[in-house]
Amino acid sequence: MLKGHLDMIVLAALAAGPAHGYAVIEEIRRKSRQAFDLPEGTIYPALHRLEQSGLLSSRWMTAESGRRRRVYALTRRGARALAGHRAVWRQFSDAIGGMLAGAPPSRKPA
Amino acid sequence: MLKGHLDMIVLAALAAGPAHGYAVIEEIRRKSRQAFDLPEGTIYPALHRLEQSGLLSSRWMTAESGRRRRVYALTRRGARALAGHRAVWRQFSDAIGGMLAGAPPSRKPA
DNA sequence: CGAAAAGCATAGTGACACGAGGTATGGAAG
DNA sequence: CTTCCATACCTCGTGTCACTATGCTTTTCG
Repeated sequence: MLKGHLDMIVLAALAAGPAHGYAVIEEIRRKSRQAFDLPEGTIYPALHRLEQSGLLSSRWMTAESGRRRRVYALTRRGARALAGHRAVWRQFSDAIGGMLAGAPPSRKPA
Repeated sequence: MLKGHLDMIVLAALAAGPAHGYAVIEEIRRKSRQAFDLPEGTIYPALHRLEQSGLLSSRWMTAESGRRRRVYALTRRGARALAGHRAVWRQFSDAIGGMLAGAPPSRKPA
């Protein structure tokens, strides 16, 4: 479960350049070093939603193979949204860090 | 939204020692440096659930003021669970790090 | 005294990721 | 040529889970 961070992840996957849905899944798998292996049922609705919100744009393209694909790209607003997510993530991650800092597993203070 | 990390946060708040519900809320606020200000409706059910799962134990106590409080403490299993959450968090956080690493905001490579 | 804070509790809601299921095509294997 | 797999897209339903709203009691302070 990606709990609320899915949009950021998808946007981040497209930060390197446009890609179609299936490729986004692979890009996420790659960038996360296999940690995130998201099913289509997660990605496609996310892409639709992000396009709906104006953070992504899409166009149908035909690969050399003759196969039709829907290629998504970050819009300017999408890039800005990603930057925002980045900032929020940092705060969130720092806060968790603070929570976990207190008393690590079981280290006996001298 | 703490989606999925709530249990870890509550367990972490109790890692420093036993506390009652209200104090857990304050401890979380403190450790997270105000980032997490969780409502009672989030904490109490979480405490009940964690006790149900055997990760916390509780006993009613009476403060000097005469006020009755329910004081929670980590069980051994709770401590182990926290360690597990810690490990999962590190993986998760590293994976997100990998996602965000690719192309930071808009830094022109020389 | 009256109000606010401390303290506990739960029922209901809403967001959201995910599973399951459905369609179609190109290439490889038989 | 047919079968099967990988590629590629889409959507409905469900379960999880944090949070809102609400309610109650007791202590403290103005």
